[in-house]
Amino acid sequence: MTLDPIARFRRFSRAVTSEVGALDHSFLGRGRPLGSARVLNAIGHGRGDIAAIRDYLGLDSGLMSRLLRGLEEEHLIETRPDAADARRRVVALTGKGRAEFAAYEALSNNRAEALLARHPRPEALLDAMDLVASALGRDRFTFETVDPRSDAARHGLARYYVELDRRFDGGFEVGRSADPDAMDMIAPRGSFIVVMSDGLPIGCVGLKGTDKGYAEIKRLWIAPSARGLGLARRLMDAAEAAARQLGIATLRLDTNKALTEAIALYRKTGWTEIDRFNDDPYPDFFFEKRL
Amino acid sequence: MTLDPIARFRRFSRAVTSEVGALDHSFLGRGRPLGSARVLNAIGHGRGDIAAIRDYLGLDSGLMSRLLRGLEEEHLIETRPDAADARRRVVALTGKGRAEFAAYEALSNNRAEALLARHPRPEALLDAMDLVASALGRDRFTFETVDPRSDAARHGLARYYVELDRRFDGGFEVGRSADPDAMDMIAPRGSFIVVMSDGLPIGCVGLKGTDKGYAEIKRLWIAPSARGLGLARRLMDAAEAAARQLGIATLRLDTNKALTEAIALYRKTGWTEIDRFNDDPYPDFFFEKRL
DNA sequence: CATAACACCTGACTTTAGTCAGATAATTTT
DNA sequence: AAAATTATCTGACTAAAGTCAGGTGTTATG
Repeated sequence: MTLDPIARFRRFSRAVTSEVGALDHSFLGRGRPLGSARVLNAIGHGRGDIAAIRDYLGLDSGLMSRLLRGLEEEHLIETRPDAADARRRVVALTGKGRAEFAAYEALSNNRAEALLARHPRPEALLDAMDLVASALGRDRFTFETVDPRSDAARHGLARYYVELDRRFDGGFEVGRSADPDAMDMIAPRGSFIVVMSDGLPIGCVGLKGTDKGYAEIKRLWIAPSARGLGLARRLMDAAEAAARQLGIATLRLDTNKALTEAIALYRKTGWTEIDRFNDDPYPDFFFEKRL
Repeated sequence: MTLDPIARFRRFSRAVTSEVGALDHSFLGRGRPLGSARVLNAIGHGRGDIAAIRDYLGLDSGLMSRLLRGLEEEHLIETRPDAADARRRVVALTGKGRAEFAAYEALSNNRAEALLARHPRPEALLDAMDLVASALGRDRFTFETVDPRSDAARHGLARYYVELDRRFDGGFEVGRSADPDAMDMIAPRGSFIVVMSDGLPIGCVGLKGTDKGYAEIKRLWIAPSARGLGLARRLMDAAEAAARQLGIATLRLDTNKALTEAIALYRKTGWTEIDRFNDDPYPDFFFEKRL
């Protein structure tokens, strides 16, 4: 009988292998070998640096060259030397190439759409997929400083507010709290950092500058699918590093009693509890850390 | 920004593609081309019919033949004509082949184990994987009549009891209920049917024969990862078909008020509510259906 | 019982993927 | 300014995968 964890894992593995295989096969339907199709798709997804594509697809430089020549002969791509370093070449899609790329995208998208559409609980399926993708891709998280008004940041914040509303006694309305001004979370006053996993923002934290001799940590959030991976701590480290670089010596934060994991993290990482320092209605705990 | 459902799906797809690719690559470490390794693994997993392997792996018959010859030359497999139809050949691992297969299995298992071990919530990860695997494999569910004492059946029943205990007011103890005798759920008195998805039992139902002029439907269960796919209904249909074949004309069942989806299903599929017909402490509703 | 259908095999290919040793030209280092 | 390093390309390979047209022996069918 095959019910132990490893058997379940491998059942999953078989299921996705055949799904992946089927997609590869459908890609061949456009009459181009898979290698060329993969290069075309890498270029279409914005990888313009030949070395980056080679690295991403794990190709030999000779093979890569030949695949590029093939795509060039089909008039799907154009290469030219890099302006900054003429040894390198950059590559971009032609109009014809963009059309071909769009056709490949449509194949992938249709597959995804069909599978989601026929599932009774697409949200649950997507949550499961996020969890698996974060688990498989955990070596590939990137920390990026972004504008708090960017899409990635807004996505994180929106999820964060939803979660607060769910967890706080009596819910949470962002309007009743002191919503930080975006300019306070952009250098040189502050910073806003997101963790990305292959294009999906799965966590964020804000460093909000004030004129009171300290900066505040705000909006620490990790997607449910990525919890327990130590990302919150790494985000906090990144925020502290940003603060040091901006010459900020003292950090403060406030938090609600419902956010127990966060409170435990603060206590473990050198924060000390202090008296209430604002009149925001939501927080129950107040912390300070000197850098 | 890439946050719509399709983008999330495709992020998942990329993550598992690179995982699958990495596993393929590790398979090459044993010095055998991937094609041969895949055939060897298919045989090791019990596929002894050449046509079945060819079909499963999508191989041309010529290519398949050559791969088999190669494995035969390595003394990993043995083929002989099928006793029933001498055109067909059946294939089996030799002792050396079993050792080699075990080595491949270890590669897969170690990979699975390592990934599960470093995850903070392996149970949540496995649940997510089950959900995804059921969604991807939904064309490949099989309904099998099994002995209620088999591993597959016992797995389903164990999960069923856990769920009842969670959902019933005051919990559920199997000992307090009239646990059906296994012989009553085996032909010719009754039947026990499981839904399998690629080796994993994800649902079950029992048809329990009695000496009172009717048979009872018992233990209808669907794994959380496979709900909403219409499997409960298909299981009930299968149970009814089994009853007809056994010459049973009347079916009864009892159920608890907490199992709302089941009750809705019974009402929708021709069952009529009747008076209590037993003194089991758990059920609140009683149904009958004439075939 | 002839013939069609079937399962598998063999030989003769082609295509794709991948490797490796230079060649070329640009950039960095000493 | 010479030497070393780097990024890409070309040519000459090999291995693997996949295709296709027969061929052999077996089984099903009219």
